[in-house]
Amino acid sequence: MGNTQPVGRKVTLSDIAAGCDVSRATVSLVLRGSPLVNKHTRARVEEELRRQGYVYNRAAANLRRRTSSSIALVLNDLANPFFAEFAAGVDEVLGNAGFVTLLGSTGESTARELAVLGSLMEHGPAGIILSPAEGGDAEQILAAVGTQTPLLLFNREVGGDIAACDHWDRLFLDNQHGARLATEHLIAQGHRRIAFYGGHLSSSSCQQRRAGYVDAMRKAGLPVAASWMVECIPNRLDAVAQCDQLFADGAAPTAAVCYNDAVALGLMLGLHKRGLQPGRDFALTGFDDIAEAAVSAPPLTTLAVTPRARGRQAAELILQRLQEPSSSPRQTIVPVQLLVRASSCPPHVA
Amino acid sequence: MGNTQPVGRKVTLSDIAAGCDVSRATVSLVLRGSPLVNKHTRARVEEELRRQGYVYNRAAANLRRRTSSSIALVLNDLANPFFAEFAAGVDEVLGNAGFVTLLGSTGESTARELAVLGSLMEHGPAGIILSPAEGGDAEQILAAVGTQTPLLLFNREVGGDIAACDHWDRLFLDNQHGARLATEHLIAQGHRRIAFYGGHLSSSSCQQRRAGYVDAMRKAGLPVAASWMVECIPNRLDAVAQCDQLFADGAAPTAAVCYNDAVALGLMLGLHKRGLQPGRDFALTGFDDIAEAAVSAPPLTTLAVTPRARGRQAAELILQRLQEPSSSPRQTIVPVQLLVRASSCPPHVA
DNA sequence: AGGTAAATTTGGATCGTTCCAAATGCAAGG
DNA sequence: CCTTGCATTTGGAACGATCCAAATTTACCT
Repeated sequence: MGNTQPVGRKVTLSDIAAGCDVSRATVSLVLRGSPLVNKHTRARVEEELRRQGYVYNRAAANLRRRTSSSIALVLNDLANPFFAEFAAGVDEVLGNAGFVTLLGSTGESTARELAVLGSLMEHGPAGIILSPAEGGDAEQILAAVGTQTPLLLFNREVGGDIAACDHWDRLFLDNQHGARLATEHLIAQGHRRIAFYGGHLSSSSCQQRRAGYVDAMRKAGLPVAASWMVECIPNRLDAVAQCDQLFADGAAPTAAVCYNDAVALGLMLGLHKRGLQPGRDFALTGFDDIAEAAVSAPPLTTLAVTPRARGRQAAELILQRLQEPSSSPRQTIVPVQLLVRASSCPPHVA
Repeated sequence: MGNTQPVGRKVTLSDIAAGCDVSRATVSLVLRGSPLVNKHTRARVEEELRRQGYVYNRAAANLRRRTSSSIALVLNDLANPFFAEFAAGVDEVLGNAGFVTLLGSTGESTARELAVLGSLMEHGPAGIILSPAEGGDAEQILAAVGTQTPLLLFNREVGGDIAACDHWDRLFLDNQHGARLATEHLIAQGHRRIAFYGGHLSSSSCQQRRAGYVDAMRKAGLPVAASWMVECIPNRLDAVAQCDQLFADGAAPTAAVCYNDAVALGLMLGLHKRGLQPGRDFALTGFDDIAEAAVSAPPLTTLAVTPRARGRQAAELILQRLQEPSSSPRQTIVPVQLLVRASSCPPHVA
C-alpha cells in the first residue's frame, strides 16, 4: 500500500504548553489567533513557540477538524509546456488561498491515472483538478474519486457514461471556435484545399477542433477530402512521420489546420524533408501558442489559450466549488484568440 | 494560517469493523495485508471494504505511526520546460515508490520560497527537493525547513552561510565543464573573439558556466574583453534587449556562449534585428537543450542535460537519503553533453 | 479428555490537534 | 463579604488509524 518514512521527534503543542506552563488548549488558541487569550499569555506562548522551533502539524489538525488543506492536480502530461504553465497558475492561486497542491502526472496512461487518483485520494484532498488521459472511462474515474470530493475536469471530456458524472465542474477551451477561426483565416488567405492534421480522433478536443474546421469549410462551400483528415499522436515526432499522408493522392492540400503547436512544428519538419518550405509553399496553423510558436521558422500562426491564466481560473473554480458544494455544476468554455504569424501564407503559385 | 475545507462524512475503519462484526484492529491488519489474519475473515472484510467504498486515511495512519508519505518539490520556475520535465521525472519515481508529491512553485521570489517552504513543512513531508530561487539565503531556508527533514538542493547553490547547511545533499549539473565544451567547440570552429552572454552573476550556475568559458579561453591563449561578459535576466525578452551591448565597442565578438537556451534564442532575435543572421554571421551556443533548440532557425548547438532523467535521479537520491538518514551528505555532479547543430558556424568572412 | 502450542482476534492507549462544557480568576456592586 | 458578570483558562474526549500485550479460539498430542 505504498511506502512511508519515519520522521524525527517533533516539537508538539504539549511541549510548548509544558514549556510555558499553560494548557494545550491555550496554546492551540494562540496558534489560531483567537481573541480569547490574554495579551500577556499570548506573548509568552509565542516566545516559547519560537524558542522551541515549533512547526504546526496540519495533518493532525485536519484529522480532528475533518477538514483538508490540499487540492490534487492530476495532469496527463506535465512535461508539455502548456500543462506546466497551467500547473504554475493553479499552484499560484491555491498557495495564496492556503492550500497545498498534490501533484500527479499520468503520462497519458489511463491505468496510471486511476492509480494516481487512488493514491491521492488517500491523502484526502478537498478537491481535484483533472486533465484526463486520453481514452479514460468516466465510471472508473468516478469509482476512484467517489462522490464526496468535488472534481473539476479540465481541457478534455472523458469517455464512457458521462451522465454518471454530471455533477463535475468543467473547464474547456473553445476548441471548435478556435479551429473555425484558423480555418476561416486560411480560407481568407485564398486556400481552398485545406487539411486537418494530427491528433487522436478519440480525444474530445480533437473532435471539437475537427468540427470547427468542417464547419468553416462547409460554410465556405469547400469540399473536405477524406485524405485531408490525418490522425497522428499529438507530438512532434509522429507529426513528422505522418506528413506523407497529406500528399498520398492527387489533390494534395495547400494548407493545414493542425491539432496543436507540437503537431504543427513537426509538420514543418516533415514539409522541409519533402522540399517544401512552410510559410511559403505550404500554410499551416497550430493551437496553444507555446513559447516556441513565436520563434519557429517561420513563426507559427496559432490560437492563444493563455494556459497560466487557465490554471488560475481552474484553481478559482475549484475554490468556489468548495465554498458552495451543492450549487449546480458549472461548465466554463473559455474563448481562444487567433494570432496571425508568418506560417499562414497565401497559396504559393508555382 | 491558511484555509481549510470541511470534508463529507467518510467511511472509516470502525464502520467496516461494525459492518462485518470484527474489531478495528483486525480490519487494520487486513488493510496492511498482514499474514496473521484468517483467510476467511480477510475475505469477509475485503468484501465489506468494497461494499462500503472505504478509502484509506493515510493522514491518520501517518499521525499514529509518525511517518510521512509525501515529498515536497519546490521549484523556482515551473513554467520553464526544463523544470517541468524535471518535475515529471520526480513525480514518476516518487509515485512508484508510494510517495505523493507536494508541489510548490516560487516564481523566482525568495520571499515566496520561504512562505511556500513554511506551508509545505506543516504537512510534514519526509523530504524536500528544492531548486532555490536566485538570491536566497541558506540560513533563512534552514530556519524554514529545520534540521529534521532531509533536503536535496538541485541545480543551484544558495547564498549566505553555506557551511550551516552542509548536511544537505546536492545535485548539480556540470556547468563549468559544459561551458568549457561549448567554448572549445567555438574555438575549434575558428572563432577568437567569443563572448559569454546572459545570466545573472549572482547565480551559482552562471558563475560556474562563466568559469568554464574563461578556462577554455585562457587555455587557448585567447583574451577575454570586459565588454564580452554581458549580464541579462535569463529569459528571451531581456536577451533580445541586451543584445546591443555585445557590439558596443570596436572589437565585437563573432560568437557567444550563452547562459542557456532561452537566452540564446533571444539573442538570435536580437541579432536578426541588427541585420545579422545567426548561424552564418554570428555563432552561438545554448545550454539545456529545450525542445525548441532542435527546431529554431538555425537549430541551436547546446548542452543536453536530460531534465527528466535528472528528476528521476533527484527522486532516487532523496529516497536513498530516507533509507540512510545519517550517512554523510552526497554531492552529485552530472555530466552534460554537447549537441552540435547549425547555430555554431565557423566565423563569417565578410 | 486434558493440556499445550499455535493461530487469530481484540480492547485500550496513543499520535498531535481541536472542541466543548465547565472551572477559574478578577473586578465591581450591593 | 458575597454575588454577579466577564474574561481567561482548562481537562478530557474526540478525529481515524496503529501498536501491543493479553485474551480467545483452534489444532494437535498423548
